[in-house]
Amino acid sequence: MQQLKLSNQLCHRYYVASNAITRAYRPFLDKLDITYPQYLVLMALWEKDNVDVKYVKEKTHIDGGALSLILKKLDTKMLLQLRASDKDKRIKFIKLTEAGWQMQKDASSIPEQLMCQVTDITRDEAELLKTLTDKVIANLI
Amino acid sequence: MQQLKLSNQLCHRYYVASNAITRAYRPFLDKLDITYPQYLVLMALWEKDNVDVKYVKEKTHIDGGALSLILKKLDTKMLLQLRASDKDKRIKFIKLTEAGWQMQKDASSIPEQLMCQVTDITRDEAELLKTLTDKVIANLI
DNA sequence: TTAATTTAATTTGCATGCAAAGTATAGTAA
DNA sequence: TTACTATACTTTGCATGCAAATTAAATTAA
Repeated sequence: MQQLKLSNQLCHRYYVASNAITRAYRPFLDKLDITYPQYLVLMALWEKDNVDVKYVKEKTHIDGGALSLILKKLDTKMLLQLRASDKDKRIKFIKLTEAGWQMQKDASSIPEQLMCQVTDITRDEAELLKTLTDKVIANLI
Repeated sequence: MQQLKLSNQLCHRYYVASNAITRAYRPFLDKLDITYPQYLVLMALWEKDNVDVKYVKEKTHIDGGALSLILKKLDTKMLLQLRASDKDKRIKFIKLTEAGWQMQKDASSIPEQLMCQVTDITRDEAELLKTLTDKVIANLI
C-alpha cells in the first residue's frame, strides 16, 4: 500500500505547510489584532478598494459563508464599512476606513519577515513553488 | 506595496491549494463516511498500528485538541479502539478494528484518482513540490 | 517521602471551511 | 403582469485548527 503512505502524499504536505504558515503568521497578526483570513481580505482590499463581496470572495478564495462573518468582524473592528448598492440591492460594497488603510503600513513588513524564516528556499525556488502551486490550484478549482 | 499583493504571496497559494485539495478529496471520502483529517489519521495507522496518540499527532501534524475529537469520532465509527496503557496510564494506545483495516482497501485507489485530476503536473514536478514543501515545513516547525 | 516539575491527553472558547438551506432582489419567459 | 429562474449574500450545523486551561499520572528535585 505504498500509495497510502503519508510520506508519499503531496496532499498531506500542503495540509501541513498551510497550517504551519498560518501559525507562523500568528505572532505578527496578533499585534494587529487580526486573523490570517482577515489579513487575506485586507490584502485584497489594499490592492483594490470599493469592491463587492463577490470580488473579495473570488480574489481570496475564502468561502462565502465564512467571508460574511469575516467582513462583519472587520466592520466591527472599524477597519472597513459595508453598504448595499443602490442599483442592485443584492450587492454589498466594501470600503476601507482610515484605520483599515493605516493597517497597511503596519503590515507592510510582514511578508518579508515571514520569508526570512524560510531560509532553505531560494528566491528562484519560491518562484517555482508559486508556479507549480498555481498549476495544482488551476487543476482542482 | 508590492510585497502585500496577493499574487506575490506564496502563503496565500498554500492556503488556497490546501483547501482546494481537501475539497477535491471530499467526494471520495464521503463514500467512506470520513473527513480528510480522519483519513490522515487512518493513513498513519495503516502504516503503523498500535501506537499512542502522541505518535499519530507527530506523524500527521494534526493539532492535539482536534486529534482527541477525531479519535473519539473514529472510535464511535468502530474503525479503531482506544485503550489506556498499563505501564503508563497517561498514554492511550490506538488499535485499528477489522472495519478500519477493511477501509484501507476501499481507500487504496484514492491518491491515484486525485493525482489524475492534476494533469498539468508531471511526476518530476510533483516530486520537486514535495521536496520544496518539506523545506518550507522544516523551516516553520 | 514530599513537593515541584514535566508529560500525555482532554476540554474549552473562538474563528474559520464548507455544504446546504434560506432571504432578498433582479432578470426572464410566457 | 405573473411565474420561474438566477444571482448575491446570509445563516446554520458540523468538523476542524489553535491557544490556553485542565486533569491525571509519572518523574525529578529537595
